[in-house]
Amino acid sequence: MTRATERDTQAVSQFVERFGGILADVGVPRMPARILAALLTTDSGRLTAAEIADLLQISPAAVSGAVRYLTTVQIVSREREPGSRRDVFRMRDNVWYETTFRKDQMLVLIDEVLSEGVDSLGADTEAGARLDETREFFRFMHAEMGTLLDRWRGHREKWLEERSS
Amino acid sequence: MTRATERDTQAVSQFVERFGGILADVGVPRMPARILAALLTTDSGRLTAAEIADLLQISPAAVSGAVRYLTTVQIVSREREPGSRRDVFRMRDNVWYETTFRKDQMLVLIDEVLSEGVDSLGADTEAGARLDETREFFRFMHAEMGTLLDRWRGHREKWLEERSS
DNA sequence: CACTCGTTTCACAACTTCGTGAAGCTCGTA
DNA sequence: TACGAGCTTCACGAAGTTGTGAAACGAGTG
Repeated sequence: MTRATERDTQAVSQFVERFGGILADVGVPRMPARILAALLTTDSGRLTAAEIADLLQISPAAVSGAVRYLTTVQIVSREREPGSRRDVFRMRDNVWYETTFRKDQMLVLIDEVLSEGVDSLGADTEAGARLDETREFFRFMHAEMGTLLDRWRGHREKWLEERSS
Repeated sequence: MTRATERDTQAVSQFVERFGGILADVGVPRMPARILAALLTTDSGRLTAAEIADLLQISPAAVSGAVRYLTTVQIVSREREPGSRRDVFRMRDNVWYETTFRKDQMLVLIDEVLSEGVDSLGADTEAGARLDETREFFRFMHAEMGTLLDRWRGHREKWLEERSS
């Protein structure tokens, strides 16, 4: 038997609710957030729809809607064992947190709207110059995000080695 | 007369609504978002409460609530000209966008909750190790945020020079 | 081909958020 | 001290979200 059965289910459940709550505060819809938190607490990173419904005390409908969200944002993938009708959801290997920081599409949109603003106000006005600088900030951040994630992966390698030693 | 009167007010208003909408999507409450956008379009970076109410077609009550939000998050400051009862709100010099990226308090909270999770599950379990790595990610990002903003300020200096030349 | 398990869809209800109107409060002015 | 301009507070109502139950759907199985 794995250590799983020994776990303090109360403490784990509390973690799920707390962490799910934080993610919800950050903007992740509540049910997807709770499901993600629940998946994090499993050794396998996998849960069936029924297990999710049971763990979180929510309806199958809620599970359906939430996992649809999680799959479209590429945080979990849906699997199905041959010969079974049960869906199994798996966290895509430990990259979900990177998704948290990726706001690419949003940054592009911001750039566009700010550019409109600069045009409308005129780049030679105080206000136009301010928007121009703001746009430059988001462009800078957009560019840095990529290298930042690269650096994280490097850091992660070293960190994993140190931990295993 | 400044160029302000020549401005295409329709286009400016459209910018305010669009950009305010984006900020709202990112999590900024709607009214504060619109007010911030409106302030951005002014050369002085200042607006009176009455001007805000008029520009955005909102009630004084809405202005009151929204500016309270903006002042508590340090994005605008309240001023009052001696001998007047009108409040004037000013954007704190072009650092508002940095605030957008500062999630310090949230990152600390995440660290705490993840630490609880690691303890509950045991660092020697698969799930515990996963949470441990997640925690390391947020710690890394937390640390990088500071240096990232420093680099932005450096970039900003150069950029401002180039633009003025 | 009918049966059944599991998932999805849909309309509704509960909850939450948010802006308004109106009354209240504060402070400068006469 | 009384007045009034302007900001704030508060309770209500409108609007949007979100999870539920029930029914529909689809895919294996006997």
